[in-house]
Amino acid sequence: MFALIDCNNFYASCERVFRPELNHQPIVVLSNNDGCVIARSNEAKALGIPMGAPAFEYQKCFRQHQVHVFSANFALYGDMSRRVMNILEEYSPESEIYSIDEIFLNLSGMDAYNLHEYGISMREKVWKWTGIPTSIGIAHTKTLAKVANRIAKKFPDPTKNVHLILSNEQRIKALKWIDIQDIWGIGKQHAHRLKTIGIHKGYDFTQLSAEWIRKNMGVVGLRLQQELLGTPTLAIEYPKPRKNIATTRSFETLYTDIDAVKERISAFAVSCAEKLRKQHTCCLSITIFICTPQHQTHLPQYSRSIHIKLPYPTHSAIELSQFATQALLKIFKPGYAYKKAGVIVHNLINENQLQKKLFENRNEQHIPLMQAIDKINQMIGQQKVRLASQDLKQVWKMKQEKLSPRYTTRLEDIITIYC
DNA sequence: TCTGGGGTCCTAGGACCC
DNA sequence: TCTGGGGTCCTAGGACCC
Repeated sequence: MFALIDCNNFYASCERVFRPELNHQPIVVLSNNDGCVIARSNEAKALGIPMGAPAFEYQKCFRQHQVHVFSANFALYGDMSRRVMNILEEYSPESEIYSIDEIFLNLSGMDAYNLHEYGISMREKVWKWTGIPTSIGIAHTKTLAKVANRIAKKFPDPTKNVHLILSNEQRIKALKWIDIQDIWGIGKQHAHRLKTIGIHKGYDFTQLSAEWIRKNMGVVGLRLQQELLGTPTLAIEYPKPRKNIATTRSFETLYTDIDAVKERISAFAVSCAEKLRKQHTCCLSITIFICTPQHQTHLPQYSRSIHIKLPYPTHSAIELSQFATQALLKIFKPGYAYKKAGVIVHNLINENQLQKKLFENRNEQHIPLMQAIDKINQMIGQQKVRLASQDLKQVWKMKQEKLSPRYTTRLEDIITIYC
């Protein structure tokens, strides 16, 4: 038995916790650079603002309906998420944090409990302790728990935001209700293909032949069908070290100068190196990419990436920055206006598993140096110690015009209460 | 004239998720 | 003027092995 607890409109709800006057008001949260809408309160959804809407196209709508607009405040959302998850993990010996706002709990063996009541108590505690509203789905498989969660969110009234799919009748009723594209694991492509052969609801999908699914959707599709039929094929998963780590950003303006792009690539490589050290891994290869703005079709378009194998595994910011900027020289073409770039590291291995001879070419002094840098930056603030190839004058700045305070992670931003 | 039958590893691309 | 930033897994095909 699985429960899926999902925070309602998570980013918007986080902003609301510290601004209760915004309850029942439309709220949207924008992506980095204030580019597009990545979260909406129910009121904003009701205004017809779609997910991913470009902010500039909706300025008029925002003004007209007095929508409260926020720049993404990931420091706040990450910390609020940690608080919510800490509470929910107490409700089961086995859990899986699936995303920043979702957690699966294994409820096997808890049949003695009234699971509906159990879910309501979780919801109430999270609400009371953090101010974040949640919805809860409970069923025999993770995919059905996802379906149940959707029902809980859609029909808060009878369900009290907690819905269970236990009997076969409940399962069939739920699957006859849910649209095929809303099922976890069915994306745009598969939904389109399924609709062309007359499959519109979750239930229709469970009636398809295994041969058809295997042929058109692979083993993933077969597993999904089993899940919807009530046979679990997905278990609770434990956190594993990442297999790839990326740092990519859009620029606030267009860059034509190679030095400006070089500085960004260097900074992204430093960021990847930091993330590598945090999970105690080194990378063996690196990809960098640059591209011009895809939406501005009147500009000359150019987009390229390059993948290089490193001569030895590393998590040194100095080395990764050098490899990344060397790679940039191979793909950078003058005469284009660049909008976005990124660094991705792959083939990650544990830092303790390095073979001795692999160290031959690398500078061993980087290891204590990086440790010292990490320590200083942790003590006195991120990015206080940087490479000379990074933006020392701090020219680069992300567009974040509507950033809320970091209420829970910065002493200066803690709210003041007058009594 | 006629040329087997297994494997593994790597990569790019496609699908999906939040 | 202006459109985010992360991840995962699977598959097919090519290169290589004996």
